[in-house]
Amino acid sequence: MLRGMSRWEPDAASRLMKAATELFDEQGYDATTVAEIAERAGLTKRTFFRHYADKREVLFNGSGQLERCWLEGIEAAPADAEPLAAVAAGFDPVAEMFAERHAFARVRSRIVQANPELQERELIKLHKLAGVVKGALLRRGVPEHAATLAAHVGLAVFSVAFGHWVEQNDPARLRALFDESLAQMRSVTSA
Amino acid sequence: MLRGMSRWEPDAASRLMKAATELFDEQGYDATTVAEIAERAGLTKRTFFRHYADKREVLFNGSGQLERCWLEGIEAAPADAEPLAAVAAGFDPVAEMFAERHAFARVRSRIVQANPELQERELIKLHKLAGVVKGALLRRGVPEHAATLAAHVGLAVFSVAFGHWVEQNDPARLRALFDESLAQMRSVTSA
DNA sequence: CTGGTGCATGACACCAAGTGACATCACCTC
DNA sequence: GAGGTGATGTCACTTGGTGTCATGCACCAG
Repeated sequence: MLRGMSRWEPDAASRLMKAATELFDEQGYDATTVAEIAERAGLTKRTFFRHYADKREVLFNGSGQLERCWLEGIEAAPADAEPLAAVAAGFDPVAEMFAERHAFARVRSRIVQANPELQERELIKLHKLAGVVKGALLRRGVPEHAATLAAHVGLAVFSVAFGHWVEQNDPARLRALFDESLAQMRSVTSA
Repeated sequence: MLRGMSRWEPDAASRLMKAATELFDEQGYDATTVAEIAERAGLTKRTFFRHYADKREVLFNGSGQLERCWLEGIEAAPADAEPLAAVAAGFDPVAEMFAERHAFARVRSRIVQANPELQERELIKLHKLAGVVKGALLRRGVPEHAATLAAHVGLAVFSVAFGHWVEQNDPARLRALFDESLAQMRSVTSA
């Protein structure tokens, strides 16, 4: 079933994402139609919407994997770790996951920053991510308010570091940037 | 020019907002078309889009006024106030502004919570609001990172209190809820 | 009073996002 | 080889959103 499907080229979703990213980068998000994306991927508009709920979603497929990575790291943290330390434990697998995607992350970030609709989607994905992180803290026994706060602070740390990472040209530095951003956050909150 | 325009009923924008809110409340956001809204307001679809950039924006007109209120309060704070205290100084005029809009805020909140598109718009408006608050702190001489953090923390305090306010039935309690939420935030961050 | 200008709206055509319904055709199973 | 499954194509349709031109009242100049 996964092998030997000769009727269609494999990995339709990946081809659509690749085609979409290229076109958004070449001519902008607004100027690119779904029909164009599908055509470049050798598919039809209708098939695009079978793989992605809407035109924006093609750029936000990785968010599920980011969630899983982060959760995995939090759950691997020692049971007696402070809430923010547990959140930060998720930075290890997350940095590893992004290590080989620096080039793509740069292009993607440029596309998103250039379009308000995409920024809206980015914000709601991050909001959902904060909710998931909060849930992991609640399961560790962290009280409600502390979990909410730690999750949002952790997300701010992540966002700042990630933003710096895509602006620089050192793919391997993400882990270090997480630590720097976290240290800044600690120094500011302790003041 | 503002008076005596007898050709059209006045306050087209207000009528459109009222019609939209009613229809969204009666039959849901998705099930309501822009043509319906315009018809109930005695206007046409084209005129709706002359007053609001898109269908969602009709529910987010007040955000500019919220910004101005909050800024006004921050700028009225004593020059030596701590960053978070300056942010909290904005809660006074904000609570006053919302005092007579509790009923509308409840309906509006229910509509937004029921629709992901509207939540996206809400999040980006809050994000923009955080940027404005941060700017006010920078003008007070607060350093970059502290301003970013204080703005986001202040926004979290606002969101939590506002969320409780629309769930309860005591329009006058908003100011007290701001204080309670702020106190909780302080106790959590100092732990 | 007359004619011109400005401005909000109406009317109409159009594009693109997104959806529902049905057809197609390779592959798998029995 | 008969039938089921699943991903895709085809087509018609609704709706958000925009460009363009026409309309008609208010206001102003003379």
